[in-house]
Amino acid sequence: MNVSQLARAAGTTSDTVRHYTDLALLRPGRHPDNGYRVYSRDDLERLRFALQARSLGFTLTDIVSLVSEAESGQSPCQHTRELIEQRLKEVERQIAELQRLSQRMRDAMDTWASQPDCRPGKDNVHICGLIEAFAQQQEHHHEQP
Amino acid sequence: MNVSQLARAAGTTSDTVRHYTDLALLRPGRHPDNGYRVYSRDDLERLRFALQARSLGFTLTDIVSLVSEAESGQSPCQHTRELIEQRLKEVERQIAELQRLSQRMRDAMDTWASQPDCRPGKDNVHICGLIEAFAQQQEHHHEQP
DNA sequence: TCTTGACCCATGGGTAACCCAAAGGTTGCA
DNA sequence: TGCAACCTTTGGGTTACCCATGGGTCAAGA
Repeated sequence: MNVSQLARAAGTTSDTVRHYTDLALLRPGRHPDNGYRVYSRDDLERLRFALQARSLGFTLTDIVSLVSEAESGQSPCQHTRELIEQRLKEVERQIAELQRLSQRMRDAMDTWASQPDCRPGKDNVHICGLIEAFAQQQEHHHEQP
Repeated sequence: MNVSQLARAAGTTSDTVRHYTDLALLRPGRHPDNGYRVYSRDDLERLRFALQARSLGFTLTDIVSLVSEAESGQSPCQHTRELIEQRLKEVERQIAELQRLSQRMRDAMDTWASQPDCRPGKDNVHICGLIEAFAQQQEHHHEQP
């Protein structure tokens, strides 16, 4: 199988196949005539596994390490359980951060809805009065000991 | 002012200052003796603005374009209003995606809690039985026309 | 036989917003 | 002068791919 055949068989793109090959997750031979990558059935299985693991939030680094554990004869399952716990915490932290950001953005939009556009250079404004005034106001808002 | 003095004055890092300089958001001269970057008060104002805008979810590309509008004499405010609306939509899409992912991760962890570790190569499992079985089960779950 | 079109391939560079390492310069104090 | 503490520069790395470029392959049609 060459790159695009493997990609189609696993439902992904040729670029992804080549990327995973660079990470040594897939290890094709090379066709002697034209230098094309040539993949095996084992590569297809590893590729399918990698895509499944990605859809569960594992990083490619995680996946490489799980695969090499399995190939060295150990069961990767304990490591899998630890890793998903870590990754879940990270995802939840990201969600919280994005929710704070989106709230801040909505607050700004609400404030700006009733404000006129600025004239930079005038109005004692340097670049964009909306942004500068909102950020200033936030600072004052947090000045309460 | 050199790099670290500017960074301290704005409450950020020297690396950030250099990065913004690469984007031409800051335009230092060079000290004739040693080639160090030398910043002006205008640079400090642009840096402060950039950090405020970043904290509202604007990208550096957005910020570069807002700054150059203001410098060409136009008011960037209308553009600011349009951009924050776009960025908010993107943030909300990201949140939704991460929430789907975190739900999927929790589902997997729940399922795995009562399952034993696998022995790769045996059990008709290729790499990690937990991941492979969960992904398979999901596929079947979606087979309902 | 030649050409056209529709594929396919490999490699190298780019993405966002920085962070870090290496190698060297500067300053203050003893 | 010697040393530490601090500063600077550039270039490469991060994540998981995407895209552009330049070229190869193959079957059908003129």
